[in-house]
Amino acid sequence: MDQPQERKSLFPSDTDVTAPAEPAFASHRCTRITPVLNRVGDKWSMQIVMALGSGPRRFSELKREIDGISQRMLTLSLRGLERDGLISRHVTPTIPPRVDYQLTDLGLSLREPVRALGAWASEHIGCIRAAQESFDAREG
Amino acid sequence: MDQPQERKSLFPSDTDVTAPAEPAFASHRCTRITPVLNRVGDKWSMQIVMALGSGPRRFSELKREIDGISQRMLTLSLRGLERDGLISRHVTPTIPPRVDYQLTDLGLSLREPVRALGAWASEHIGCIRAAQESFDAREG
DNA sequence: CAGGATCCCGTTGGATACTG
DNA sequence: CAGTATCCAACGGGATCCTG
Repeated sequence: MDQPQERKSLFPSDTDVTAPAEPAFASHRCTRITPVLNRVGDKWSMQIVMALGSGPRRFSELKREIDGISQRMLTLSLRGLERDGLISRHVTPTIPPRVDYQLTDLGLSLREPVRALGAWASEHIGCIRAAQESFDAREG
Repeated sequence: MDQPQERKSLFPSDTDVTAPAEPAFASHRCTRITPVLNRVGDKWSMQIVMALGSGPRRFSELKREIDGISQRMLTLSLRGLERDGLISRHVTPTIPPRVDYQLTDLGLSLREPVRALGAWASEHIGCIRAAQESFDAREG
């Protein structure tokens, strides 16, 4: 696959990185990465990414594995992930057709931070639940 | 207040990733942490968390700082974050009233994985954009 | 100032039926 | 099998007005 222009730098120091020690999350910068957070926070996308983490899957395999996802949302999520370059789609034009999905290098690299987030969630889910119950009790 | 122990490591390889090729994101496990991912992927919550990362803020300060958020969504997001135990709310019953929000220890601990995710997004945003344009070109 | 209460519209997403 | 198309209900979220 051709790259008309290579990525300029891993850390975009070109424009507005004027801040000394980084907010890195200031509003104006955030607009750039908010779509990414949206995809991560998407109800299904990260489950798909993590499912594909252990190898390619067919459409129906994913549908069975993820449990609760509708074929519509699976299709839409896969399209979105493909559009973002996180997964690739391989069609085998047999009858019946066979389509396999797998993570791209980009998708693979996303697993690490997402896993970190998942680990955080697992570690603190008890704390969160407790806070929620306490809050709900206070408010009635 | 809640976590006397320091964070063990940025990449928690210890906890529950014990399974050999285990997803750690399997559906049954995912139902527990999906709400957390939802909060992270929320349009505003992480911007609020990151804004509060550099110190407490008043309601109107947050509103001005985040830019684009409506007072309704700011209120709702703050309530959600408070309910999850990520931020605390301090009312000074003066006239006019003053309300300050700040991260709890739990909220502070969330910044790390979110920052990692933000870093990933910053690093790969160019690649993603390229993939999107390529995809859109292919599909028409 | 901080936020509650409404209204209202665009999007999300499930269920179902159909197709190559 | 791997989708596409359609309908429709639920939710998200902005704009506006009101209050302690």
